[in-house]
Amino acid sequence: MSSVAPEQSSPEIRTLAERVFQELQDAIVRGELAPGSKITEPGLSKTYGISRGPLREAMRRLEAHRLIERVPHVGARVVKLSMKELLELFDVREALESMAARLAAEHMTAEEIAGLRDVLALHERQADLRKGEAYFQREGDLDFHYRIVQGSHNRMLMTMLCDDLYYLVRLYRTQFSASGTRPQRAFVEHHRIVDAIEAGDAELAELLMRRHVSASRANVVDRYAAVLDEQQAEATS
Amino acid sequence: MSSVAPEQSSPEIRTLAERVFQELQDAIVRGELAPGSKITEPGLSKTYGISRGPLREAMRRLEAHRLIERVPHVGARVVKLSMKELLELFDVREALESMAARLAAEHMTAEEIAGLRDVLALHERQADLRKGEAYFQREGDLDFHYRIVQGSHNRMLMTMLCDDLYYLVRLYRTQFSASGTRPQRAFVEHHRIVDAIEAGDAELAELLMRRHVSASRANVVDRYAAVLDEQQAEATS
DNA sequence: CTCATAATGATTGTCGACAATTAAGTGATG
DNA sequence: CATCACTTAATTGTCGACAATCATTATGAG
Repeated sequence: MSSVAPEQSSPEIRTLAERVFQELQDAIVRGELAPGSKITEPGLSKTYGISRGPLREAMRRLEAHRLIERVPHVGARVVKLSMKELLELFDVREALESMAARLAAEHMTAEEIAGLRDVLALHERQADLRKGEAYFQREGDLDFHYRIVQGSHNRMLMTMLCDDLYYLVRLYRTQFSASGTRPQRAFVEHHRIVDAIEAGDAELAELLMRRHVSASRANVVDRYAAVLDEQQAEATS
Repeated sequence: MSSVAPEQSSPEIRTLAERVFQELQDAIVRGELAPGSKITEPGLSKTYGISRGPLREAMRRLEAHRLIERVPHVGARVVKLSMKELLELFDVREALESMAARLAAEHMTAEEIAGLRDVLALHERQADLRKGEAYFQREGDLDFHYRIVQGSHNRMLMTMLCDDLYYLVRLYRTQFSASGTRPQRAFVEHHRIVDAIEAGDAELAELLMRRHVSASRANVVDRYAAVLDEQQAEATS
């Protein structure tokens, strides 16, 4: 029962639309449904063994969460994040998460801070084991951010980040196969953010989180540029 | 053809679900559907003359936009913003709109800035006419913010603010019957923000927008406290 | 008279079928 | 040979009906 991802365990999956929504959400985020691939209602209706009614409601929710794109009378496709949209996502994250860190520094309880420290300790162990390569920046990183957002005690912020944006972040990580990078630096940044929160220094926590997300964005840009250069070199040779 | 609110004129209302979604959205924001009132599917199905299928899809979209709250097997109610949720909304706006102002300072075109100045000029005339009482802080204010968000050239930010949060802002204004207040000061702040954007000073634009939203929030808190005092005085007398 | 329980009514969830629209495939024609 | 129009197939949009669940009321026991 580690503290990986939200999932909210199983609050209530009492409706078919809810169940298939979550399953589709997972399938998309995990890449089982290829980005850009067309989603056909009769097809999903068959595979999930449900009628088109609940399915369409689930798809409407997926559309609202930006995981699929629909065109009236044409159909729906799994989103395919472009670099431009990914950078947009980072800008939004920077704005919202820095605010979350600020509010967390003001409102987080002692228990929540202790839990946050536990997460960091867990990451530290995993970083030792796996040379800071794989796991850390994937789910573990989101777990860290997730808890800070929770600590903001702002429900609107929580739903926006945890229910919407973080799924897009996961989707990006599968689409760009961007496994964890710059783990050591990020790890240090995480520690400093928690320190600021624990000290109740809202402004510092906000600033550090802002830099943290911004650095993550810059890192993505660098890696992308490197990939582009590589491809160009191959094409030239 | 003034530049009041988005509405996007009528991009495509080719589907019933889309049409009833917009109508319901308007009805809720305008207060025609009382906050907290229960929404019954057969009822709306009758009034709008459509089947429950498209209606349910429209309701799912309204739920995603936080305009109604649904409980499985129970029903849906029009949201009733509490003071706590309103303040949460302001915090989110402060984060997103300050980011929007920053991006607008970096990416806004000359034409967009000119349009923004036109909006300010329009407000100035209206403020002269109506002693800065009514119209300014209502739709006009949102129009100003709307254009800045557009100027950010960040589609994700645009949909989040214009398609989601601004409807909640309108809803709040009808629910709390909070017609425009502190118009002169807000007007000056608007001007300074545009100046910063035109100068390409991203940091300043961000800071000013942040203060602007924050001041608006503080103003709401003050007014609310005043109303509470008033009510308490009445109860005591 | 109060509280717990059961029956009833209504509303939500789900399904299958029909109509409308779009995309693709086919053939004819310049 | 390319292009255009038409036919056709499939998918989406919409509808009405049935089943499951919940709120309310009525009823009976304590």
